[in-house]
Amino acid sequence: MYDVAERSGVSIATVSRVYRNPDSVRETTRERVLAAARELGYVPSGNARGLASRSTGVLGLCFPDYSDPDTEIEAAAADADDDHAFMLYSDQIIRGMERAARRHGYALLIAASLKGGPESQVAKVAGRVDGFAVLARTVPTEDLDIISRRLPVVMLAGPRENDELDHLDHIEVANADGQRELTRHLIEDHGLRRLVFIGGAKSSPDAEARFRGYQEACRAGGLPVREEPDLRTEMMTQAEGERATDALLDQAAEESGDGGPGSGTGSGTGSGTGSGTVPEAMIFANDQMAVGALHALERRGVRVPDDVVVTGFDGIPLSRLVRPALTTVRQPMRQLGEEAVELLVRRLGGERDREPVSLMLPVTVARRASCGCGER
Amino acid sequence: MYDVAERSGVSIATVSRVYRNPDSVRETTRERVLAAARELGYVPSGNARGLASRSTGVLGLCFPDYSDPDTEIEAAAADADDDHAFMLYSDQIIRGMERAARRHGYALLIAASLKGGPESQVAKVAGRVDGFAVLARTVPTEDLDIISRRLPVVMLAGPRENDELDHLDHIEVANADGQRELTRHLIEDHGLRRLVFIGGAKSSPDAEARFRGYQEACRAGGLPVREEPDLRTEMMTQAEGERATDALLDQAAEESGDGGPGSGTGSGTGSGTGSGTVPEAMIFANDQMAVGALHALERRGVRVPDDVVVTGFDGIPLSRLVRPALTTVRQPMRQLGEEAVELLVRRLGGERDREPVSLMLPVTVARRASCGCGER
DNA sequence: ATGAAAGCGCTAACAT
DNA sequence: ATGTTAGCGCTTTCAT
Repeated sequence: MYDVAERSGVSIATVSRVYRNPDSVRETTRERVLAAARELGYVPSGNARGLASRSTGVLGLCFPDYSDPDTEIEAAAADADDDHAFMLYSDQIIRGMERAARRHGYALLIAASLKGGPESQVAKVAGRVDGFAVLARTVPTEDLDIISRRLPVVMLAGPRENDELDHLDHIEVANADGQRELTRHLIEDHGLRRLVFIGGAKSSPDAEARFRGYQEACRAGGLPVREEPDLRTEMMTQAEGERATDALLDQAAEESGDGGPGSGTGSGTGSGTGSGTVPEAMIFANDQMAVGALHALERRGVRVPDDVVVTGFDGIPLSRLVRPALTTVRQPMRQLGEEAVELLVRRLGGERDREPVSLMLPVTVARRASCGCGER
Repeated sequence: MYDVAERSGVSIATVSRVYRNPDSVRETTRERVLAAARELGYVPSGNARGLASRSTGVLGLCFPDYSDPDTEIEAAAADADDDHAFMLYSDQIIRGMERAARRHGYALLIAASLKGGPESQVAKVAGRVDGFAVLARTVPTEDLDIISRRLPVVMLAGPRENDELDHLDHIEVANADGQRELTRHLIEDHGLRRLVFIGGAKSSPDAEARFRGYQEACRAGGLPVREEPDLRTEMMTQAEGERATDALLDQAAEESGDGGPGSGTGSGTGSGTGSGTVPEAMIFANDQMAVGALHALERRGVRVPDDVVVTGFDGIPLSRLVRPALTTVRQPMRQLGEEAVELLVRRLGGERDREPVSLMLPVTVARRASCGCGER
């Protein structure tokens, strides 16, 4: 910058003005400066700028180092063909954020957070942006707590967390509503009564919220309400979904003493909901598991949806591509990203210490073939 | 940082060391510093760091402000459901870059470049990263020229450009190879002889390379070789693909005096390739146009692939979802992103002034229903 | 193992 | 409309 100033016979302040506020510099001067800059190959340093102006013009996103091993494997195998089928949440959120950020003149810095520690990616991101969004449980609570004292942070998907963080803005998705509606559909519209719910770890707030929605629908539909999911998996992966399905069906076969899975509909063999009976519907807390279940069922020769209905949750691209296409609940990930940016921008626009905002985005049920509904 | 230093009774240099090189500080001191940092809510400033150390730990990507109006409209309409179907190139590249960047300890800054001018997004990105990738023809050549004097830039997809930029690293995709192989498949494996090629603007190097591949295949297959595409469109959009299809068929109908499109296969009505004859295959320079063609053909009651074969190029997600699924050439976008990062990292790792590298990534033909091949 | 001091390249008052 | 002058918060020699 000094060189540019010298070469064009002005002061560095003027050079600065040319870039920040061109109109405040006389036309001829501006031309001269720009010319000099060109000749010297001058590129303004964002760092110096940020340092001096205390703002970066960049928003950030931290997301988990997604690694469902199953997905990774399949993704690798199908890489050539189905690349896009494995588009992840984070991709959609990124897209939403980038678009919204651009509208507001921001760029987007993205990083999957690895370890914790002083030199975590989060810290890195936090130090380079004006504000950022975090996918729930991506970042150690304590780090977030510290960081959020310095700049706006919005928490995405996943409920308001560990008390400590209740001063953060926060956007979640209507997990319970979605699962309730989906379950209602199965009970009322399809007349199913023997349902099982396969959940995730107790520590997954999303999975728990979904289970709650399921319970509510059962209650409303006059079905017995279980205290706990019929089965839980740890990681909610495809492999676990497959194992869960096998476990459930094996158990049913043993207890009913009858080898195969039910062949007709609603023959009402047993006591009602619960183990020991072949279920009419297997409700999974996410799509990954449901896809795994589809594999297991196909392997066992159980037809979906004729013999058993299967549903997922999330609306990942893959859910549309599997056969039968998976009935599921779609999360508006892109919108999530956009809303996140809006929230951040608002905070940055002065409303720094307004009450924490909490949004809940509506979801929609996608009725597809795996519950017996049409193609769409 | 000064506060942290004071509070923990050390100098700022030591605080700095704690974050950059923890092992060079005595355990007890380190603990003390970290504790103070925690209490004060200290977050290191990436800007100051970058300024002092002359490196950011961030790589960048500039991509076009994609806006095929058609796609946008459809995307908006289908937003709720098919979000992911409209995943774009840039999304895949982003994903590839992010993953690779992470492996190397970098974060990724992304921005769609809008206008030019001193305050373009490019300049902004350039000022905040150690190196970056640009999607071809996203950024004014001159800007790139200047910027690339300061930091490594790699150009993605699209051939080595306007002379000026031949000092840039550069990764392209085997457009000609892909189109040649696809065309060969139609000629040799399907025995088609009356082909038409619908290209893009002369100024699109990709479209031109594809046409070249097409010509080569025609020559190899003993078909007449045209000097120019049978038709060109400006933007290669769906709407244009639709119009092109209508134009082509109307013209054929007129000249042959026979209303409908050919009903059988290879009845060899006319002179060979060329206007005035209903083509056996319509080869589009990209998927967008081919999808538009599918619409037009359906509207006109022309069956694909029975009456006419249609092919695209790119392998966008949508190409799989349309019916019939589109035979096309898949570009390895994700790999493109990964390679870009590798190139940048290599440059940053000392090899600053090695010869410009030029990679060409192989593509693969996806034989799907629209050419009469199986589901896949 | 720690401290002192000199910038890194820019912006933002404040002058002129 | 342009110039002067302090920093912005850190890294980095070089000492100790």
